[in-house]
Amino acid sequence: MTTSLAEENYLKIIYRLCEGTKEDISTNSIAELTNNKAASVTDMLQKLAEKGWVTYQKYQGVRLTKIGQNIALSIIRKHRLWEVFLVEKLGYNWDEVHEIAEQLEHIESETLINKLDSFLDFPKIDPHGDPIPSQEGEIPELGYLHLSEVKLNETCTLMGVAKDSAVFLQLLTKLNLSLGARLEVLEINTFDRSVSLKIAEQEPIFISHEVAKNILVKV
Amino acid sequence: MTTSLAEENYLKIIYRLCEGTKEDISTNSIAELTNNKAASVTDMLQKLAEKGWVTYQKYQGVRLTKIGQNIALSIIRKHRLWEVFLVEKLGYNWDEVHEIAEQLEHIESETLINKLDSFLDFPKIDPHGDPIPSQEGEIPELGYLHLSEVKLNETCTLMGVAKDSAVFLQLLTKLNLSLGARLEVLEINTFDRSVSLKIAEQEPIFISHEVAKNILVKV
DNA sequence: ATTAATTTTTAGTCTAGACTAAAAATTAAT
DNA sequence: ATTAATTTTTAGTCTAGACTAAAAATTAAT
Repeated sequence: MTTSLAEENYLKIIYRLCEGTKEDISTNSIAELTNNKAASVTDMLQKLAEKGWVTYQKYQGVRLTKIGQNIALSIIRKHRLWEVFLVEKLGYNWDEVHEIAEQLEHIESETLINKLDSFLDFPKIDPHGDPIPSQEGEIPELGYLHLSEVKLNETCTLMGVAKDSAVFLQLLTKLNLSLGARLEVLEINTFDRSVSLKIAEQEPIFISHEVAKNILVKV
Repeated sequence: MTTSLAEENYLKIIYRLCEGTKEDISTNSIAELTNNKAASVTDMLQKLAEKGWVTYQKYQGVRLTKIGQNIALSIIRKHRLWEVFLVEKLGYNWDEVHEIAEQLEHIESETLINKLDSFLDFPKIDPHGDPIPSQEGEIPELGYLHLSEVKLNETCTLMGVAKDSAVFLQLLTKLNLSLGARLEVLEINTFDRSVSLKIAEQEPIFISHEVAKNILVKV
C-alpha cells in the first residue's frame, strides 16, 4: 500500500510522540507538532486507522500498529541517512540539514536508500548522534543520559542531542560543544539547575538546565 | 513565488515541447505527456498564465515566458545533476535513474544543488549525454547529430541519447552501445532506413531507423 | 455528584488538481 | 462556402487534506 506525504508526516510524528511514553497519544499533541488543527488530525487518524497503521479509539488517543511503526522507522532511516550524506559528503553543518532531510525522507525507492547506506559506509548514527534504524527497522538502544542527569564532578562524553532545531545546534556550536567533546560537571546550581562545565582544555562554560536536558552523553 | 509539484511538472513538459519547435504548444500534446486529460491541462494553463510563467491565448496554445523557462531549466538542472550522482556515486546504471531523478528534481534548496554540483565536480553532461544547465540557466549547445543523419561510411562518436526510457537504454546496453563508442556506418537500407554499424573491434550490428534517430553522435 | 473547563469529534466548507460531458472554436474536407 | 471532424474550453463533480463553528465526551473542580 502506498503512503501520501501527509500520511508519512503524521506517522513520523506519532512515532516520535509514542517513543516518550507508554500512554496513547492525544489528538492535540499531534495537532501541535503537525501544525494542524485538532479537527484535521481526527480526520487523518480515522484514515490511518482504516489503513491499519494506527489503533484508534474515539476520544482515547492513538498508538502505532507494528506496520505503522515500520513505515515510520523507514522514514526516520531515510531522514537520518540523508543527513549523514549532507554533512559528510556535501559539507553542511549539523544545524543546516534538518529542513532538507525533511524533503528527502519522502523520496520513494528501496534501492536508493540501500545504495546510499552503502555509499556512506553503513553509518550507525546521524550528525546529531541519533541512531539510524536498520532496513529491518531495528534501532540500536544507545543508553545515553541527559547531561542534566549527570552527577557533580562526573566526566562524560557528548554523544548526541535530543533536539534538532537550528538555534539550539548553533548555540552548542558557539559554546564549542560538538559530538565527542569530553565534559566535566563542575557545578550544579540548585536555584535554577543551571550547570557549569569544563570542556577539555578550555575555560569553564555555563549552560541552563534547558540546554543540559537536550544534550545526550555517555558517562 | 513558490511552485507546486504539479506546476513544476507542467513547466518541465512545456519546456520539452517548446525545444523542438518555434510554434506554440497545443493543449493536447501537453495532455499526452502529463498523462492528464485536455480539460485538466486547460485549467492548469490558465493558472500558469496567471502567474506569468506562460503566455496563453485561448485555443492558440502556450509558450513559456522567460521566467517560466528559468523555472523549467532549474528543474532540468536538478534532474540531471541527481542523475549524475546516482550513476557516478551510487553505482546505478543509466537506464535505472530516470524515475528516481523525477522525484529528486523537486527537492527545494538552492544551496543543496550547488553543493551537489561541486561534489560531482561540476559535470557538464548527465549519464545520457544531455547537457546540464548552469545556475544561470545557460545550456551549452552541443551540436550533436542524430545517428540517422550520418552519411554512409562516415565514422562518429556516440555522445548521447534523445530518449531516456529504460527499454531503449537497455537495448543499447545489450548492443554494447555506450557513451563514447566509435561507430562506423556500414550500410543504410533505403527500404526501411535501418542501419548497419561497426563498433570498434566488434562484429557489425544492425539497428532500426527508430533506434538510429534516438542516438546522438559527433562526427 | 454536579457543574465547569477542556478536549475531541462531527458537520459543513474550501482549495488544488484531477475528472466527464457538453459546448464552442478551429481546422479540414467536400 | 458550407458541413464535418477535430481540438479546446466551459461547467459541473470528485478527492485529499486542510479549515471553522458547534456538538459531544471526557476530565477537573467544587
